[in-house]
Amino acid sequence: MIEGLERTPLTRDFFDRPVLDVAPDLLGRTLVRTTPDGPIELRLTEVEAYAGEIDPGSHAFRGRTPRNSVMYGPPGHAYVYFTYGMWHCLNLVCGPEGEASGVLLRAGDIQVGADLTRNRRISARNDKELAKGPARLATALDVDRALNGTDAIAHPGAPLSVLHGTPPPRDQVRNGPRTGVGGDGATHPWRFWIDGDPTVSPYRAHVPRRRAT
DNA sequence: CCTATGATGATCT
DNA sequence: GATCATCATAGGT
Repeated sequence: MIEGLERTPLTRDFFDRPVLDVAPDLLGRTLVRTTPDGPIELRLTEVEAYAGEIDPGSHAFRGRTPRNSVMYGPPGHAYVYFTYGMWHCLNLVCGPEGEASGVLLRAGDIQVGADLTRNRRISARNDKELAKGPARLATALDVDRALNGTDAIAHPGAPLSVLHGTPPPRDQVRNGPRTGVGGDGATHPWRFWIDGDPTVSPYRAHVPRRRAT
């Protein structure tokens, strides 16, 4: 490993590849979130791939809408959506412009700026829980829809950037079904994580909610 | 450890 | 009106 490579930003070309190549390759990378109070840095430990309009689990499955329009844009940009009335989730657009693929950032290990996250993550019982789950990750990093469409291949000090980091050995990368995805999308083993990492979120199968009476 | 359920509102049909 | 790429909490084992 070349000295200093860890803090080199990833390039646009890194994201302009098939999403199933990019997703596992994001593990171990460093996501830098620059806030007014200072930088927060997180080592990615769990992601999920969403493969554009061909993927029943993807927000783009039924075509372009106002919400998912960022997914149709250039790779390397942030797609942030609001869900369950309370939470935000952060994705990075992958593949060529117009394909609408992306990677959901599901969990990570906060290595810099943990103190800046704790007032938003009161319920975390230890630092491994600060970003253990996609909405927890977004909350810890103070990510909301104001960052939707932000270029994550930007200059240092921009709101979001992704550095080369220290990827794990390939034999430590595992994959399986995506969490919370039902229907035909549930069969695709497009969740990727670092084996044994304590910041990886527990798997939850999709559960259809019964409607209120 | 586990499972069940309420919270809460944007989005799409 | 139904669904939702979730989380925190309560209570049982």
